[in-house]
Amino acid sequence: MTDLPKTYDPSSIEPAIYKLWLDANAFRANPADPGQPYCIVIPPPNVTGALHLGHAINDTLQDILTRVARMRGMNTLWVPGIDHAGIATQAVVEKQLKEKENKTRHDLGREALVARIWQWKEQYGDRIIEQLKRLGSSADWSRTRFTLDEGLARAVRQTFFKLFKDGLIYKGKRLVNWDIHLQTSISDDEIYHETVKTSLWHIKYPIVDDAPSARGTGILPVSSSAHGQDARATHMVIATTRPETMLGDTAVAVHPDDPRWNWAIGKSVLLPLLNKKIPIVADPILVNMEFGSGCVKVTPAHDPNDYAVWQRQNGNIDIINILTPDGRINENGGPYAGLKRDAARKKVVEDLTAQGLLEKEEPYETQIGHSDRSKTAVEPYLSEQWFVHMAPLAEPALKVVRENKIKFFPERHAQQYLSWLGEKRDWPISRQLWWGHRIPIWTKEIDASTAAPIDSLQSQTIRDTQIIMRTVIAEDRGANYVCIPPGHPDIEKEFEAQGFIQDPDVLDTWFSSALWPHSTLGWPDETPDLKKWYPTSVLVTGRDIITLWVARMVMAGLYNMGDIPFHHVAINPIILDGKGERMSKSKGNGVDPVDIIDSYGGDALRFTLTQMATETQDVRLPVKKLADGRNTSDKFDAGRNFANKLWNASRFALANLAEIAPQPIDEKSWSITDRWILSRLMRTIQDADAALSAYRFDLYAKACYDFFWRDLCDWYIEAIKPELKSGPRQAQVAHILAATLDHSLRLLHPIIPFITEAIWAKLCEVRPERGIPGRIMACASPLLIHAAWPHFNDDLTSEGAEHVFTQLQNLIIAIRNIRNEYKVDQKTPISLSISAPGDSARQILANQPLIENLATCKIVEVKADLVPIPNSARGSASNCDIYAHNLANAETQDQRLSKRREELNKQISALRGRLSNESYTAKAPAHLVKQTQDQLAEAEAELARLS
RNA sequence: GGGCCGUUAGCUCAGUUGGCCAGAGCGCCUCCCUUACAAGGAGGAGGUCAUCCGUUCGAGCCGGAUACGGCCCACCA
Repeated sequence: MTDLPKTYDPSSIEPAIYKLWLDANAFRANPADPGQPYCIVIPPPNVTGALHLGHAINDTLQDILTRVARMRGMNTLWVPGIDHAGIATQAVVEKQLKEKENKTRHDLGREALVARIWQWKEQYGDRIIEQLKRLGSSADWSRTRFTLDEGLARAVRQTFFKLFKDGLIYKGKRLVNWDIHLQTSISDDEIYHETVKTSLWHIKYPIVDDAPSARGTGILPVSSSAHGQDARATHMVIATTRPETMLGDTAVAVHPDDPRWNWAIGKSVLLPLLNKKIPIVADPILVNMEFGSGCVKVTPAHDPNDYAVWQRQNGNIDIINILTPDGRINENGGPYAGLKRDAARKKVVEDLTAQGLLEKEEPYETQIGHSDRSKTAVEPYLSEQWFVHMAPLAEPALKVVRENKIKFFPERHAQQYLSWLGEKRDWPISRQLWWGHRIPIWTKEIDASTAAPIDSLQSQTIRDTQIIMRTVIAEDRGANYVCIPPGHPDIEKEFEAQGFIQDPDVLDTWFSSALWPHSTLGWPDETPDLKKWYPTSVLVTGRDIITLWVARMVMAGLYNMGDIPFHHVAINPIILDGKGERMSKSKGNGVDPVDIIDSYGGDALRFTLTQMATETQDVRLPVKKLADGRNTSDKFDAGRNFANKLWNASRFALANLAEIAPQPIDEKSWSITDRWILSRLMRTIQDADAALSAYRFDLYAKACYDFFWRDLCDWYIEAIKPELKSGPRQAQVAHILAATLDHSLRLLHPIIPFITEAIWAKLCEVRPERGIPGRIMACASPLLIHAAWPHFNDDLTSEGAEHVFTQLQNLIIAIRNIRNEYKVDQKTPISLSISAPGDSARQILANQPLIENLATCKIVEVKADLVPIPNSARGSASNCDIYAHNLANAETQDQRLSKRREELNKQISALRGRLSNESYTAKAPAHLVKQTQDQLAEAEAELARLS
């Protein structure tokens, strides 16, 4: 086959093959087509970033499942898409704006900023799709979705409306995680903790009598000792890592059982700097008596724990916000108003020092929450946010997993899902951003002072459209909230005319991601897609978003569709670098899949990643830096080498098949080798099916690899080479070679689609008819992507052939071993006498040409009771002894023999020990005891022959 | 602090319900550019399965404890 190059060059083939599939509309799904539905929706990559290896493994595995399902004749759909990634994307564009034009979003305004982000999205969204294509992804691009597209917008509004109607959405004042830089709240899940070196400041708060206030009055007279009830302190020492927050202190808490302080409960302290009296309260939950002074400042508006104290105190202490949204001290901070938080801290410490109220400052290390997006420290911040009430949604979502309606692979991951959902913590869904789905609520304030407290939910109908109004009047505020379903701008305008204002916030990105499986299929419309493919078959994802995403999809699917979004959740491992660290841009250890595709090919990348897809939680990929600064890894050699092997073996097969005219199949003429390779093929199909149904991609790849390289290339092709050249069996072995290559390509196609498709085309050209009637299916498709998945056919398995061929392999290896150890030239045959009992001798004689060919030897005689040949090299394989003539070399021989004797002696004593153990012979299964006895006999016999 | 995972050859990982001498790829050693493939072929060396205790006739696998590493969640002013 001279028209195929000797080394496989992926870059010259992959783009053409991909075009072939696109031109054939091979990825395009049609709900009207026959076949059981099979559907996967892609975990949409964030539009902010280029794909990395984590995406590459995830998408490769989805493509494998998609291609297998398609070959199995299922009506298969893989839905691609991209996530708008609210905070992340807006942050990137804002950063650019700042760097390039020195402008903030406020300079630009809402509409202009959103327009900019859309521009940015067009550019980078396409790049991600291109990357997916280079991976070979067989997704239906005509169905590509974006979490901010029109359909999603409708789905989001419909869902929100339903939740609002059901009373599951409420507005609440809550302490949220505030990102000062981006000026938005972020969820707990968007925070990472970083250890920061700071100080612990010990501040004196003078204790004052509980005299009615107006002015901070007299300090209690005291003795100097701080111990005991009789020796009462004049001040409390409060330790804090955030001195500036004392401006918002509204109490000091002590433990009610603490004898040092419980006498002070009900009294007050004078808050330094602001000279304000604040109460001393008891709180056994917040205060740990063992820690520090036993006194804790309480800043409800700026600390989650203190906020909890405020709630427990039931309005008996104040809650004072001292920050502006951009992180400055507000008017409540008195003289500090206007200072940024860092400056305020500095000034507060200075002033305390000046007043002698700073007892000490000591170095301290603490974990501080940082925003994942802006990388700045988050601020607990009191603000009004929309929440989703989780309990009613979580309960059914817990149930479907507990009852195995949704199964996780590996199973253990269900635990994380269950424990997270079990907490049922309400979900804050509003984000103070402009990029995202705007909250579909219109608000009109009500003067709370004139009305009685109320919280009512009413339905109204305007021109056949239901809208929901919620009226809330509380002590400090009152408002009418109206939620309008999608598609009624006229109604929106009417409310706006009445003074209703649409909420400026947008929804958490995960709100739209949660709807992904049904919204991409067309919901809220009852589309044919939705009918055909919902619930989807399997979700393939990483374990890091089991809570963020998987759990929310299950809740949303059950809520909107009344059915689970997918049957299986397959968790793929996370790829770490060689040191076990997560890949990231800042660490510089990330590997770009496109770099790998450029230098190794898409198939090589996919094959290596598939091999790595084991059940462990992480896999390591040793990373190497190239001269040009890019990262790569030797691991991908494995994939490239395999592709090259497939290429060359196929070249060989194709060249021969082109020369050999087909003749009718004659099963009677099949040799043990033929039967063996067909049996091995069947086992491989079986193994691949089992691995795939357990989502064990590594085992699937290994089964195919071992069959193709080890069995087919190393043994079968080598074995049939002489017969392929000439002779009566030429056409028969050609048939089997064609059939095994055909099935190898089918089995491997989902993993390495490009090269297999390319070879398939050649094979169809050279050998259009290559099945074995009634046994192995014939070619039915000019494109491999549409070819049928191999069937397991038990008629072709043969334990006998496998057993005999294994014996022959062992014999051949033993002979090769002798050749190597005695350093016989590769081309020089050695002549042998073999001592073998009846059955084995018959097999050896029947396969004499095979053995002589593969071991480069000449078998002179084979018999049962051969007298050891003097002046010969000895070897053994199971029950056969091999004598290689004229190779005597006393030294080598002695070494080999004594080594073998040693092995046998060790084995014999172990086996004897086992058999002399009465409880073994009594309790172990009979066949094992028998096996042990046989082994002992065999070892003893061989030892005897060696003496 | 709570939970999950890992520890098997120099490296990266398999090892299915406990049962022949614990496997693969890469790397290493010897030989071979043999007419599909040197990105290859033939052969080989290399492991007290983290440690300890237990269950069992029998443990890499089951139970308990310890050590080290990773991740998730909650976080002490």
